[in-house]
Amino acid sequence: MVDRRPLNSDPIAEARRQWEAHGWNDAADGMAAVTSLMRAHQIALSRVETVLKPLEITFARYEVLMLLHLSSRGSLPMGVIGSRLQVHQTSVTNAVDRLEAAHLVARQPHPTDRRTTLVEISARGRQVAERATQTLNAEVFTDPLLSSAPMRGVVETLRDMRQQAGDF
Amino acid sequence: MVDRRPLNSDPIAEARRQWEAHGWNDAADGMAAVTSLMRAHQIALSRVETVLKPLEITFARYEVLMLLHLSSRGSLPMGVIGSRLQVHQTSVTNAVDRLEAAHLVARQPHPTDRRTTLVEISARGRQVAERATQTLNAEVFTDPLLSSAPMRGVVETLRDMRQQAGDF
DNA sequence: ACCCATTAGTCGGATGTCCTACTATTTATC
DNA sequence: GATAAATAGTAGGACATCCGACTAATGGGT
Repeated sequence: MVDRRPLNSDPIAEARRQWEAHGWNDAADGMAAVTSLMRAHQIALSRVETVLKPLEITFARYEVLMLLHLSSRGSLPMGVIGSRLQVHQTSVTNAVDRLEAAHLVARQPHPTDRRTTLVEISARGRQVAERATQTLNAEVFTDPLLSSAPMRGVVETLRDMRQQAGDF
Repeated sequence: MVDRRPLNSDPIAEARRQWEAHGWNDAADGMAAVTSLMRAHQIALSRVETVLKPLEITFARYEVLMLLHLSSRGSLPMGVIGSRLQVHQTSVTNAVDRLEAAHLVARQPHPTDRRTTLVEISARGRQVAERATQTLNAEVFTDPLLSSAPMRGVVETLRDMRQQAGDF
């Protein structure tokens, strides 16, 4: 164990020092940005999943549920769900399979286009969506760890990044 | 399809409007922050994976490989890898299994502690690590989108967030 | 009307992540 | 010294994500 790094140092700051030591100065910021995103994502997801666990849903399913709950009709085609949430069609199929098994949503045929499957939220689905939102709001989203003023800047910068990437 | 949202709008901005419309003002920032992290993570990961694909490694394996490549001895115990990368032990086992199958690393017994498994990078592993870094630096990390000044602010804020979460 | 490209979903497979055991080994305690 | 507690890794299972391939249905161009 010949680790000369100071204890309790930030692994990402350490990686940046390595990058700069190798002369990759142009890439150091980008490397730090990508790595930071990975870790922060993991932390945030973990906190959210912990809170949602008692309700027996995951964040992926919560997103689907809320999209339906807040939609004007309480139902959306599979494809639209994928577009809004920016996930692959097969991920939507997966999430809806599980939500349907839990009786939180139901697949319905589209009235005019038989290719399309409508996903409709159930009464129980709405209950779970509301309870989940209440808990998430209280225990995660209002936490200063994530709602501090600088975090608004993060949201703005990431919005630009997403837009550049063609996210919307 | 009664969707009155303007076309090409940002789904996250839309979600924030929904939150505020429901009076969840305290949670709107946090919700937007978490959701932004999810999407940005997905975008960044996708770009990285696309670049690494020809080298037949993933970002998870690249991180392990670089950690070893930049270590003083070219080898580290499994547990140390997990601590540095902030991932679960079983994720390290998984990544090392695949790296070993590709002959980029090799498991070695620890000289004094027989519980410990040392992971040692091979010559081929170093080649792949260097080539991957070169490509990532050129095609992803130097992207103005990720190496911009605002993105540096993101890295700083996320560092605080990670620290609050006990990441280091 | 008919054929073919496009669109909507699903299926199977690959990856990565986590969690809960479980084994093997080391270390601390009595 | 023997036993209990802690540590290092692995195995199996659950989830989510993506990709490529496949089925079914729609619709445009001739």
